[in-house]
Amino acid sequence: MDLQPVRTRFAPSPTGRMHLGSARSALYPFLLARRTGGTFILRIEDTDRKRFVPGAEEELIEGLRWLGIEYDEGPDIGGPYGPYRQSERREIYHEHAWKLVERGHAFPCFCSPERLEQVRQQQIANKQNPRYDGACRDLDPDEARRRVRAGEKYVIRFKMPKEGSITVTDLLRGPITTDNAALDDSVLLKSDGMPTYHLAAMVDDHLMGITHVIRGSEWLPSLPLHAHVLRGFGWEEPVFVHLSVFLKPSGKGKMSKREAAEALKDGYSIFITDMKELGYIPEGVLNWIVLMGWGVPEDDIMTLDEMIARFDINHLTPSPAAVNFAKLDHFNGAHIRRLPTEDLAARIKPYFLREGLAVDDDLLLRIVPLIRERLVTLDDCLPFAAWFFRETVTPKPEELVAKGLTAAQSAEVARRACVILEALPEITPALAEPPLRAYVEQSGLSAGQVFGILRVAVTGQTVSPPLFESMEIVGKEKVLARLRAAIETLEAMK
RNA sequence: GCCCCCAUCGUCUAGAGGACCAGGACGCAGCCCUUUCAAGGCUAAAACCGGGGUUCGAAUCCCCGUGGGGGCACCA
Repeated sequence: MDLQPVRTRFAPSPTGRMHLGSARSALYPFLLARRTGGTFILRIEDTDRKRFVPGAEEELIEGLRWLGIEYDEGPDIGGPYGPYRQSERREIYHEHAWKLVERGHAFPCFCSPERLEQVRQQQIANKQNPRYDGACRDLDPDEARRRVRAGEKYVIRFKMPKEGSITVTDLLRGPITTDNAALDDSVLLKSDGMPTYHLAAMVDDHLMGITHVIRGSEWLPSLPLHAHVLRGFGWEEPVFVHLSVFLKPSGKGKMSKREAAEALKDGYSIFITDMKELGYIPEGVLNWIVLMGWGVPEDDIMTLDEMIARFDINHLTPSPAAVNFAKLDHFNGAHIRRLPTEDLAARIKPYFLREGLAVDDDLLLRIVPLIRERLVTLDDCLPFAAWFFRETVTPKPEELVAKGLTAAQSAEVARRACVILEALPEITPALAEPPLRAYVEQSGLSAGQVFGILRVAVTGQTVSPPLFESMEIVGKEKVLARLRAAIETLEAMK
């Protein structure tokens, strides 16, 4: 792979929440930039005031920060090519739109939206493709300029050649040739003075020195237009890479708002800030996303640094990918298991605090190794370990009764266990397991029956971290107290 | 309707004409381990969309068909 330093960008519009697609559109250019020792920038494409969503930019930035996708230049940190918010670059687009007019590649258009809509309806009725009818295309330049100066409302449209064709290359798909006749005189500068994407993105990518444009495949149909704009300015084309869309889990149809709501019902989300809330860690989310559209031969559990080392822009897949949440769980669990004890402890601590539990850090550090491989998401720490932080547990009486035994028999088991444990100087797996196993042996009961009673008595639940290690952490005194409480409960059941 | 893109196990993918009776991962099934739940180990089932070419040889190149996706705004 060519390792010349590149300049890439993530250019979202602040019109909604940051989702899977946004994250991947940021991740790939980021990886390419880091891989080549280049630069990655964040640019906000907020040229549509009607669709602007307050807080969207903040969520984007928060999402990127959480994921660990750091940009070198951006609206909040500045940089040598600013401003990085398109709404702050109006004059630049205005100037460039007119430059294109001067060069004969664009023209001012005074058609009203009403007339345009009427034309469109007419064309649809006649089964023609809806497109601009060229009314202002050949207006006398001086006349047009005079009307503009007189304050008449206008837009600037690209003057698409009527004949010929244009060939543009997408890195993943190869050269794509399109007849100019199939292209429209698209609007570049809107009547409110703001540019459309077609102008703004091309101007900014050029002015900001972007070498590789990595974006969603929804832009593929307008790639020929973009090439025309670029050539109209006489600019060199960047490398274009169009990413495939995400399909819904069934693979039938693309991910939609409705599908996002569907996912939420199953405890999943396509929104980045939700994932954090649901207990996913950035390492897991990143690993999941990076592999939708890219593949590695083996060892697909990777950290961000490992991704950077292995990333190859030439090997992305151009075909659409169905979202698979089971795989997200797998990657998340795998990365949780890789986390050092202190790190994992720090990440799960907030979940206990949120439950109103007083967390002792030393205790937490001893618990982590017991639950680490049981966590799929961080919040799984609660069902497995919240009871460690409670003074007492309240087992359900019926759960204290072992399968195949009566309450009285279960009480007897608890009593015998109590006697055995009481005789020990302290409870450790090494000290407690042999005598309890010996008891299992001579009692004729199964290990599951005996340990099951102890588990419920000590932890208050049927599913828990390993019993002996748990009892060691709880301590002899509390274990015995809980066993006695269980015996009482059992006896009261008679 | 018109234009464009895509096509390997259920899913994500490896594959750059011979190294492929197609490899990995998730999921699924079985077994092992086991005090619960996990994790881990082992095993299994599972794919080159169809048809034509090109070539000594095609998952890989070309054409057609089919299927899927995207786009046709003074939205991005």
